[in-house]
Amino acid sequence: FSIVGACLTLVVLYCCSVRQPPQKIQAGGMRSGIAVRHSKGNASMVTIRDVAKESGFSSTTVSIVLNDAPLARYIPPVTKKRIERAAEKLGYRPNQFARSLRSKRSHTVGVMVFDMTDPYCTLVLRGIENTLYQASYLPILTDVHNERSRFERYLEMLLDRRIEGLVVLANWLFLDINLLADLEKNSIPTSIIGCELKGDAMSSVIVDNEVGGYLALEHLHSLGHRKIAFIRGPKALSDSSPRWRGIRNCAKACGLGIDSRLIVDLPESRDPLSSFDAGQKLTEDLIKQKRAFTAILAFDDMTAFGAIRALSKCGLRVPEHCSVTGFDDVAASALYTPPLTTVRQPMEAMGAGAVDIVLDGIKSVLEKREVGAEHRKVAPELVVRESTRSLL
Amino acid sequence: FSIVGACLTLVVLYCCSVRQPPQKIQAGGMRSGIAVRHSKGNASMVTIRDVAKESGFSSTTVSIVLNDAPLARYIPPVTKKRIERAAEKLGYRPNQFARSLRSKRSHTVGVMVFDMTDPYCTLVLRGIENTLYQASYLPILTDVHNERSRFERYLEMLLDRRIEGLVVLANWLFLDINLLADLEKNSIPTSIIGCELKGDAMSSVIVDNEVGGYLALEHLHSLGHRKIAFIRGPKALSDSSPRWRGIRNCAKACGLGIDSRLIVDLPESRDPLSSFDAGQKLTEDLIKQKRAFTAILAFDDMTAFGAIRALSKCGLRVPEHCSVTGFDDVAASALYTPPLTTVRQPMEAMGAGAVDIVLDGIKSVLEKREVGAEHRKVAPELVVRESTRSLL
DNA sequence: AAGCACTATTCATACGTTTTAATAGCACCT
DNA sequence: AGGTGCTATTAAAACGTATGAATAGTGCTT
Repeated sequence: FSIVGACLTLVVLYCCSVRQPPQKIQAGGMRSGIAVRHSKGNASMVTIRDVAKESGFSSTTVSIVLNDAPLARYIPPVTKKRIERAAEKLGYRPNQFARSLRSKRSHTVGVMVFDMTDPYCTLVLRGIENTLYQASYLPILTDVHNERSRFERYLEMLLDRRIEGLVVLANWLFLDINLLADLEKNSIPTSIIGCELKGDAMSSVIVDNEVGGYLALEHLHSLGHRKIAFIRGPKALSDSSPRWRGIRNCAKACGLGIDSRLIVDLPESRDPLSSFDAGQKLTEDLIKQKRAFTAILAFDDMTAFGAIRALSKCGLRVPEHCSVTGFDDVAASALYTPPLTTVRQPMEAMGAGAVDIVLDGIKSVLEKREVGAEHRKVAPELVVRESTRSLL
Repeated sequence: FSIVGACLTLVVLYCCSVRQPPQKIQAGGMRSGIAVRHSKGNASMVTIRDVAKESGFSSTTVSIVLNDAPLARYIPPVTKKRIERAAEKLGYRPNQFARSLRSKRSHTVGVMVFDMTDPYCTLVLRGIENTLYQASYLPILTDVHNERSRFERYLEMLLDRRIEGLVVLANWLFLDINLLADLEKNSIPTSIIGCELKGDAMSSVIVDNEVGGYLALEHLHSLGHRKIAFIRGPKALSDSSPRWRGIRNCAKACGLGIDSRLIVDLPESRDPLSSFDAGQKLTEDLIKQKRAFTAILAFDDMTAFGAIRALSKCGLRVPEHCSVTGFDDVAASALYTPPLTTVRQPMEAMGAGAVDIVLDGIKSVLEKREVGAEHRKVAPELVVRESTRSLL
């Protein structure tokens, strides 16, 4: 805990980091413990020329060696060793500004989410972050708050920063996003999560909502439920209609009739958490309406939580008196009481997939290959917990 | 929906953005709609020299005008107008790499979180993002996963990017973070959220855990609870002990005896979600133990959810048979059934505050003033919902 | 008539890299 | 003896900006 102790820790830390960077070493040696301490005060001002001087070679050679550029083939191991040693001794760290200016690469990817407070985001972001990390890219995070002006300004800022790729998390999206496509298709690989997209303007990663809807209803039906209430998503959300289509398909396949008086719709709201309130309100309405039902198929998990709350307030227990299913498998779903039966979107994988696509795109651009958009539709998974119960 | 339509949208978009950037214009005109369309294919390659040529002035003058540098005082409005018009016409956007290389500023702040999946993060991040946005800074987000190697490597990457400030979100922290202090105090303003810190190495923003603990117990006591079970936080977490201290203080003040057999501790785990499982397990143990209690004061909301789950499984209703309080006021708490009574941390404000401190620090550094660390301890707020009930 | 202060503008350089093209030595072939 | 191909190294030119020092011109003072 002493200061001396802390310094020691520090030295050890950097020594370790020399030998285990997950990916390839970016260029140049790491700062040695000593260099770090010396560099206090005036930020590391040691340039490639200092390394050149120290090692006795030209800065060109240093650059070639430290970057392991093609020409490095011709450079004898002795020279390499000397240069590397010099770099390490001085604690040389290449200046990323200069590097980027020259190479026109930022090693940065923009991440644009439309509303961070949507619990859906968390795991997707984790997937994005993790995949970028593996590839030694850094994410710039922007939260658009579902506001057009923010969207526009952030987009400009990201472009100014010369992001090499863009990942858009657009699950709860109330903006016309098409302009993104026209704007940057040719230059910046973009993939968008949670919003169905055709054409080769940009790539997309979405869950198969139709299958998801099908799974949910199939589950309820298999438990013996026949009078089922449906809370559909807002029209403006691209998820809503395919999910409903899946439900209708399943109903048809099962020979199940859908009572139109048991169908209600979430209002169009920019706030993802609003679906909780709306779910509660709509469920109360359904109950008041006195039209019997034994299960509720909710648009998403938030809605389901709202429904459960409403039922509970009316003295109805879940799942004893009424089953409820959600959609997404947000973190809270597993923690809820009762734990929620839901249709899981593989969120972390989706985030990772979107980044994979973007990274591929970057590589393509670099090699001047033509880059076509990719559209992934990933399979959802039914997660049966305790908010649903068999009537049989 | 046609292509022409889309292009029009685009033009309109940029025209709008010309006149309403939230802050000051960064330098140079915005791209005009036309320029955008022309720049397709070869990324905007219009330099300051092009603007110079177009306007008939030297690039120096252009730079001075567009940056509104001190020397701009001497430049007549006519000249300014001409230059601005030229910049706009060409759709000039200054190259940030070159700018940063020259000015040594990145206009970027590092954000380091120790575990994104902690629901605590969401709102704090929102606060951080929003405040940075107001100041035209962009955040680089890194998630350390509570792993030392990641922490080290990300720190290196951030330093390489010459972040101007660093915000650390360390609420669920199992790493020795002291090295941060030694390392970068002199160069990069840093503030850390959720981890108490003395000294002027770096700034900190934390909730007043002691007050929070006091509030929670006071609430239960005021409802008439006397036999209260306590689930304390893990020792390794800096929140745990002050929170407990507040509880003991309150007990003393109320003349309430604490039954040591009703005190249990969360295990030391790197995973913030583990407190749910542990909360559940410990509560089951308490129940089996057959020692009567009418309320549980849980370390945090996750723990409280676990406790509620356990009670519910044993057929005990909350709050009818047992009251439960949490801590944090995570988003899910309001959505839970029953909605959770808890002690709220003003998370968004804390994120904003941390950024304020860092931005101040940056300004200080720029003006070569000495920058001292600031330690903010913000007041928590009791949020009474329906997981607690009066015994009276 | 020189000196000064202010206005208006520009030249030239530095920021720290990466990369192209060039130099030069050597060996091998014909 | 000249040509070719390989190895080892480097000089010099970008990349696009910001800025300190310099250049002139103007009007005002002394």
